Amino acid sequence: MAPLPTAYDVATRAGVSQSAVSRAFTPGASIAPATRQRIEKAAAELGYRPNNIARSLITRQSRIIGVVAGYLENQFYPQLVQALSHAFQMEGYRLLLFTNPPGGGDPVVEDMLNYRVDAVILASVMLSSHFAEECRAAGIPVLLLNRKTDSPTVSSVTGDNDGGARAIANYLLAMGHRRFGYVAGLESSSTSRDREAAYRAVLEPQGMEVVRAVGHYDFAGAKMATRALLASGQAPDAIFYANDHMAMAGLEVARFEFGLAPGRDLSIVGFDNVAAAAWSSFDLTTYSQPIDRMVPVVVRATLEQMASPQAEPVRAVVEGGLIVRSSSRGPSLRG
Amino acid sequence: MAPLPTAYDVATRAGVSQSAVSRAFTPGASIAPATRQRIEKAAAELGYRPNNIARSLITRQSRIIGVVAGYLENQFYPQLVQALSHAFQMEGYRLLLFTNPPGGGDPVVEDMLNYRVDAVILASVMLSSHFAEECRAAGIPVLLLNRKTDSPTVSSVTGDNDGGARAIANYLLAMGHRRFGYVAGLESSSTSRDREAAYRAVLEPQGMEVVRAVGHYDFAGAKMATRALLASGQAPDAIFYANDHMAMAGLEVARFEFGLAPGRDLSIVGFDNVAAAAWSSFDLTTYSQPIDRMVPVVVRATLEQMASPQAEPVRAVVEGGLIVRSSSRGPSLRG
DNA sequence: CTGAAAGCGCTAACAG
DNA sequence: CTGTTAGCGCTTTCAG
Repeated sequence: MAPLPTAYDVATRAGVSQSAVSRAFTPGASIAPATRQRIEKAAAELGYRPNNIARSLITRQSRIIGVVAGYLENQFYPQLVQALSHAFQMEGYRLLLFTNPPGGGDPVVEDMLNYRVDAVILASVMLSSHFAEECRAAGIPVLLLNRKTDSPTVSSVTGDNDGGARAIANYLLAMGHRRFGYVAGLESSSTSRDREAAYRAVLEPQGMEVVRAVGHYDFAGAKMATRALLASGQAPDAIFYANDHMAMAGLEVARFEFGLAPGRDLSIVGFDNVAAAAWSSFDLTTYSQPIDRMVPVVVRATLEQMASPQAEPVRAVVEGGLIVRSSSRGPSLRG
Repeated sequence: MAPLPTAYDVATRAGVSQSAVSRAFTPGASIAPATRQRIEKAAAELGYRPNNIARSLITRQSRIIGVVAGYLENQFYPQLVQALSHAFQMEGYRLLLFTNPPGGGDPVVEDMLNYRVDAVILASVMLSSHFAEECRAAGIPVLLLNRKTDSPTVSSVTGDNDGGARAIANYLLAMGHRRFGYVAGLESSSTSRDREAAYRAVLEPQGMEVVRAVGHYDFAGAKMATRALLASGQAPDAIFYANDHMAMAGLEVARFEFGLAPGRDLSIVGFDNVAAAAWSSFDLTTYSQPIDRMVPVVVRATLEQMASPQAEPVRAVVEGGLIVRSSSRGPSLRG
């Protein structure tokens, strides 16, 4: 295996110094057009490409962002990762992807600190306080996506859990529902807790009770939760799920196992507005988390934190909107 | 910002040489247990972590694998990426993720060569021959997932497109169908072409005609393709889609726009067996591409190619199986 | 088993 | 604008 050509090889061939080669490949550097041409020619002939590893070692910037994502079977996250990937590529950053290991440990996640990633983005995964501390010590900004934390050094970008859940509750009330259900994601999830709290904050003062079950952010789990809710003596006729992924599972259980017609016999509402929510099979009422609006916020916050690590952490909430579809009782069916 | 501690700092504090520190963090290295302990203690106190960038520079191994994936809205790919991520993490590799840019250019993809990735995995994206050549020159193994190529230096792992499409064709024939449709992914996709060819290879010798349309591997595109097929004078009563993602779109069009009952009025068949294919709303007949069996093959092939770059490229075909569900006419409904 | 020395390929002052 | 000079933080001979 012939070793890859280095800047030194290019320099020799072009009859310039090695630093000239470096300059030729550095966007802002001052170099004569003629010199650059000679270098580019030599580089092309040799098949030279700058070694980003060596560059990172000295600039102390990897231009790599570590992303940890879980729940990739929930369409929301792949969409998010894809959008992040594009957006960061535009800014000259690449993503080092870690998926939430089934074992759940973060030893493997810590590994990304060894790569000196410039920032860490955690998409809906637990942040161990230990890991947060390590990142702070290493001066690496941490950004939580779709989850919050108590840690004061960590930024977060979330959808409007509070406003969204309230909008849903008010809408369901207005449609005449009186028996409400909630299917939580995980008890440990701030997102699920926030949505439930806001939902209850609207309903309970009106004297409404909310029955609940836990779906573990999982399709099968949400089906079981739905069965538990619908089989009970006082089954709810309006169920709000902590996300669309679970709501689709619930809709299937209601329709195919209980023979109920969503939108007539009961209302089913999700959260996220994933692509599949708009498919005819579901036509799911939901509150959107607009990825195209969230991603620029994430990118800006990340760049900002990288530029000045001691800046105040960002706590952004991106508003969505209630999207009424036929899985819920519509105005025309009121009463 | 205090700079991160280096191996040298740890050495000073532990009263050893810097190389001793290196050895303490190198699995196989020969070092006295007592020395290692002292070093580990000093490292912990300082919050030291080895710099993988510096290590990579000298070992000439990044232990990073570049992955390019597209079509993340098709559930198959996130599932695949997730499985790859886990499997490679077990082997001590991380994934640098590139998503297929909307613009489609590979300049950004070439960027990953600058990171000296140890291998490149292309999941259902076009391989430009230029890029393949660059990788070969750089000695970086390239592995195509779910796509083939003519390039003799490139390995590939695919599902059993030929066997699967034949199984589907034979099954549909046996169920008494006589008017067949095919919805292609992209004309340029080897996978779509292979599936179509095998499907026709079974049907045409039996005197069957196959009408076709192109769905561009896209949900909306597949809906349009389906409309075109079903609205034509001699509409097919059995349609095979190049993948499940498009088949689900087709099923929705048939059911909600044409009022047809899949499994009775027509048969709809996909390919992949994604999780959603098993959902009650679709209950889609399909031929599986078993991710849990494909991934180990991919990992093994990648490790092999990295170990000996001049080894023969791997061309693996992973068998799946026909999964009959209610979206197609079953034996009991024959005739 | 341990330390000294020599770089990996590149960027970043600093002169010229 | 260009070349020279130092390293970035680590692994790896090579002696001892």
